[in-house]
Amino acid sequence: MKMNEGVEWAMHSCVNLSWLPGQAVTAKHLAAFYDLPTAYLNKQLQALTRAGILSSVSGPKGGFQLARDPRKISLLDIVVAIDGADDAFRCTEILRVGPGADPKADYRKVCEISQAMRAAELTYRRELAGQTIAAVAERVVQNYPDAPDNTRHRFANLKS
Amino acid sequence: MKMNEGVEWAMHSCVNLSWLPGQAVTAKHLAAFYDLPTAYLNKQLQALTRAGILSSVSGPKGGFQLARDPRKISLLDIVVAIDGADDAFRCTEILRVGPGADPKADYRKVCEISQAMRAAELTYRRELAGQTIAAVAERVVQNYPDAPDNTRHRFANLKS
DNA sequence: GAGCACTTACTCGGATACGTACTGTCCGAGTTCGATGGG
DNA sequence: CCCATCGAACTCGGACAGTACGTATCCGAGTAAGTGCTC
Repeated sequence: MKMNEGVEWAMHSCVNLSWLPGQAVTAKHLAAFYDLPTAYLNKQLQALTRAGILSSVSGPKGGFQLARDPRKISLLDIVVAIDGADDAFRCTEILRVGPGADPKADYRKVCEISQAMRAAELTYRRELAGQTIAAVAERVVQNYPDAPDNTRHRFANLKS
Repeated sequence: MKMNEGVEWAMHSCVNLSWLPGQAVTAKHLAAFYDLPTAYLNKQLQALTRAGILSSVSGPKGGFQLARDPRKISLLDIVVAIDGADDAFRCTEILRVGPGADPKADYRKVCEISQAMRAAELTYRRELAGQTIAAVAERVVQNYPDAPDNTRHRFANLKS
């Protein structure tokens, strides 16, 4: 069980974008910031755009920017946008074949194992839903007050 | 992000084994119980054996049985045994390339994003670690008091 | 000199290959039981 | 009749293919700016 690597890239990119409000940043620049493959990062940014987290503009002077207030963007939103909304544990309802099977029962709700796994994933998602891009960025600022300025400076110095 | 399907099979098999204490059950029988591919289930049972959750005996009259008290087997134990112990979210420390990078820093502990994701996975694992095979089996009995007897009966009737 | 049309360059977007890991299967090592031959 | 030896059948164990998904890349659609021409 491993999560898409693009999730990490997307989260860092969103934090960076939260420090450059109102301006469109190209995928090329976002990729150069962490030395990532441009085309592949672009693919992740597209997913974020489809999910309504980013807004995109084509053409020269185009790029990506946050589509809404970073306080309204949770880490779960990003995970769902890139990694999908499905649970990691998939109940295939094998109990249907077991003894005393009830064809019309929903074993995803009856099966105790399924319930336990879903409950665990629920706490996981609840935790991620409680963390926002703004909150993460705020904690970064507390530890490294110069981070936003450094970021803006670096983006300004990325040529072409 | 999806989990190995074998996790579900392994959990159900462990619950069934908890109702047949002291006797070795073959992979063939455990597979027939839910109409699963025998060889593939066997592979999962091997993993559980390597993890010390099951004990195995070869030859005729051989098979698998729980290696310890089901109250000491958590759902997390099974997930780790089959799906691996690695976290789903992998911090690749891309901040090393960013501005003000400190080559000797451990960004898995410094990076706020990495910390948030690890915290979420920790709650997930804590939840799974709190659930045992015995507890799950107990809840099944509360809802279906005949389940253990039905299971034993069905295993007894599986010929060859 | 001002306005308009065209060209150009740049960016996002989706369609297309590649690699890894989950899924599924097979055959060999080891063990127990039963049969058989001898004492 | 009892025991030892041999053979056979059954099970786990690890090694071997098939397939789906994550990873990586490329080229086309669309857009805005810049340029040159016309009025």
